[in-house]
Amino acid sequence: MSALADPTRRAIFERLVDGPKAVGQLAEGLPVSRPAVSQHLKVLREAGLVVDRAVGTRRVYQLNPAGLGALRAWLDRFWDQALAAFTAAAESEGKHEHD
Amino acid sequence: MSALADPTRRAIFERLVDGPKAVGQLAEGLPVSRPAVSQHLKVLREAGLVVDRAVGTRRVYQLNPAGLGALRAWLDRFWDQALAAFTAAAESEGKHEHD
DNA sequence: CACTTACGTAAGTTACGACTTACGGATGGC
DNA sequence: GCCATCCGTAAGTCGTAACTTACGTAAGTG
Repeated sequence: MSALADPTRRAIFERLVDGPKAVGQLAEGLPVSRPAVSQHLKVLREAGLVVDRAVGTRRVYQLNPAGLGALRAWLDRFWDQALAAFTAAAESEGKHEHD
Repeated sequence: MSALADPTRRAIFERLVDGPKAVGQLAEGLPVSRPAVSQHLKVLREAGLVVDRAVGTRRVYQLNPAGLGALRAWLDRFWDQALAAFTAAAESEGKHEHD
């Protein structure tokens, strides 16, 4: 969750939606240096949001659906309970009006 | 998205899942001061994740399903494309093996 | 109408994270 | 084997956000 907090990291993440890319490719369209991108990718990798593999001298990164799935599951857990709690609160409000 | 980056803010968020709570109630179980909680709630409110209303002298906060829904929609947009890109990459890998 | 309760905001400090430059290691080409 | 390419990591700087204490304000209580 906190892995997607930084705007630059989100930009990298969004760029990877189009498909796997090398570090240099990712850094090319961003306003930060290549080492900075490397550091961001490390965070994303440790968060399970991307996976990497070596291809010759370069390192290709791509999104990890499992990581996204975990995030979705986490969010859904809130979603259900939040809606229930919200509805309950709304009904409680209605009762007060009815008094 | 960045609103849920801070651990303390996530703790507040999770506590609100059980239902609406006042600022003092929220601060009670947290290792930070009450003003700190107020500041966090301001961030969450501006992010559209919670709504607040005055009840007597206290201010009750609760989750905003609309905000959660927006987050879910944002995430789902990635989910679909990420899965497609991942599948495509996997197939491309399979072809190489087949060579 | 004093007093208490509950909260938001201002000001200031501090810790953390994002970034840069510099360097070293691994792979490919000729 | 030698040079070029591509990348990760280390060290250091700097901005920002998270936290504290102090204060002011609005609403209940007797």
